[in-house]
Amino acid sequence: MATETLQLVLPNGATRDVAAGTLARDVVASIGPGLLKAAIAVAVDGDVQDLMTPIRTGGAFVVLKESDPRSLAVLRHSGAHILATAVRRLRPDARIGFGPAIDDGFYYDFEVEKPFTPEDLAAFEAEMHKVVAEKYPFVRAEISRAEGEKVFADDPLKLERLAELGESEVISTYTDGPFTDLCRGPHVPDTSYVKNFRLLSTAGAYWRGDERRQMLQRIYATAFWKKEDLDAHIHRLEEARKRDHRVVGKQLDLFMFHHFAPGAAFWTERGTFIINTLNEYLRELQRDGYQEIKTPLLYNKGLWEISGHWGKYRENMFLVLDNETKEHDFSLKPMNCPSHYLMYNSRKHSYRELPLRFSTYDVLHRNEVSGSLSGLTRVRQFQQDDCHIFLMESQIADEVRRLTDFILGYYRTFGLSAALRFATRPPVRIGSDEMWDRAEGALRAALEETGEPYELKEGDGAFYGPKVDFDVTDSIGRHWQLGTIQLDYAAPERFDLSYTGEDNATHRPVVIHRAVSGSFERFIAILIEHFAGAFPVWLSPEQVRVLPIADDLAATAHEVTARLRAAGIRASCDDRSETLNYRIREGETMKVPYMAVIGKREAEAGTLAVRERGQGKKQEVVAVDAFTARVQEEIRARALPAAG
RNA sequence: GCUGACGUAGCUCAAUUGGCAGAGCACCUGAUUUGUAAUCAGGCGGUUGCGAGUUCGAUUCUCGCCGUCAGCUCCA
Repeated sequence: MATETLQLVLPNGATRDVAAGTLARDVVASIGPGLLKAAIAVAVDGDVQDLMTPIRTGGAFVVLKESDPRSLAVLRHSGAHILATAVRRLRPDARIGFGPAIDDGFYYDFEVEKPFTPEDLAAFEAEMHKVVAEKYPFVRAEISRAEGEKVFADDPLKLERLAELGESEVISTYTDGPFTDLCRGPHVPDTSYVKNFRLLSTAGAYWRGDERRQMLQRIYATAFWKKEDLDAHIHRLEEARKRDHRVVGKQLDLFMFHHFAPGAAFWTERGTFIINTLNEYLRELQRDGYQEIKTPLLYNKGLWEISGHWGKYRENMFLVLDNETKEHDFSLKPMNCPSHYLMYNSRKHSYRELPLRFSTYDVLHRNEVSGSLSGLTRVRQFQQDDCHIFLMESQIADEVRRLTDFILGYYRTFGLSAALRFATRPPVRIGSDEMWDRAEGALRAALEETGEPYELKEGDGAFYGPKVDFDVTDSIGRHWQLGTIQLDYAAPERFDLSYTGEDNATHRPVVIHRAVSGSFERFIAILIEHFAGAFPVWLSPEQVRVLPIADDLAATAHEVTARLRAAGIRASCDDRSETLNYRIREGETMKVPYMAVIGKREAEAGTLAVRERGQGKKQEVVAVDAFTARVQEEIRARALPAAG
């Protein structure tokens, strides 16, 4: 059989001709023996392969060293194999599922009679260290289907995967010491490369993510090239834990939960202030051009039959028993849109009124499955900053540009940056291709006009229209999908929405669904973690805490507190006969932005010794009026806290 | 919903093989009058999530229910 010759192009532009089937390792060695030592894997034409894999295509040839981010996934994938190696040694009965590298590490799924315990995890980790020390090479073998069926005869999950592989696909296995896995790679050369890892948690996971299939036991872990990186990652996890809104929310006394109302928050006075303040800000931004409305919370199923919720969404709706009919004919609303359509349809509309914008902050209920509830981020009762816009197709571009500016501006107030995602027609959809062409064209034009970069998500739109999603990054690098702008061509049909045009004929409007922060609940959770509880002054439930040094200054302190409050500042006075240190500590713990200390000197001079949150002893003595003006200005400007 | 772990004072956590349920903080009282991150002393506080069962005896063991947490997309 004649051997084909492939041309590889090195990063420096040099070319190298190699026979097809040459191992990547040999090519790397031929470039330089030193390079082979540092090489983890290679990228051939952008495709990451390991050194044990024969080269089958030509193209750009890049040697990946530790420094290349792509090599980390290779390390982690090998880590998964080492984990399986260790588990198989200690629990020979464990059948293996999949073990991929994921964003922050890797996992491996096992089918076992008895689930793993934390003690098991510790034992597996210790065993993994042995496997690493034994320095088994990862040996790649390409085998026939029949051989594969023999090798994995006792691993039904692997056989299932094997059976799915296409006729033309190369079937490969990787063996490290005693363990062989059906795997396409790539892997590091031997187990000793995986030095810095940690097993993190165990959890159930459905085989193939399908709830109808059996549940496997998944072990989550992570691995890094350098110990420092691993330590830093563990540290980050701890930091995130410290910022956890459930912990901080309790510490700052913002909200609580009770088992009598699962998935629904109780807001304290302080938390309620935050909701109201965000709400006021949104109202201010929507003072012009929006109509705030309120619609009922409870509806007869007739509405949901028109909207389609009764058929598709009933599982997630709270149904209410009707005492007369003894039927669950009523439901709490899970979304605002249908009720807004009823409002729209309550009278005739002229083209002159469009775009007509209905905004609302009504409470919604969705019966999420119990296992999905989590603090404020996944709840059953919440308030959206919702808006439905009725407009002519010709107005879409303008409106989307306006909404995009609005949403991004809102995020900017909190120091949040957002990435835009433009989602186009999905395979299953309603409407003609011409309609989609127009809708997507208008959205794209609007996005281009904003000058914001956006990512194109082909086929990710809703069945009723294309959309733009806003993906927000917080201060510790986490991502949240918050805002959305969705075009809807289906609802106007279902609800027979219309307006009278300039031509005196009846026309169909388009609906835009818009949310800015998703829900107050989730947004506040994000803000708590984003700011680590240290809210900007305008959002702080307690903006100034006045501290008299001794009892005889309490009267003055109360007077100053009253002046601050009269100036619209949320000030309180802590005149308890505790030591100053004690009271300052509590103020810092509660993340109060300013503490104003009044001693004899300040009382006589009409000043305050102002201590800024997080700034320690660095204090500043200022006149009461000057301080008042400064805080007022910070509130007015919605200033962000100084970095650090 | 499913798998696993967990549920002890308002909060954070203890309680050897089943043997009288504890501490710190918070709260209350008193003393202290404080100059920038915890003053001292005393006191109050619990049907150990709920309900069954096993046992002489259950916070501890078993079962059911409720709730919380991790996870259930990242494709050999």
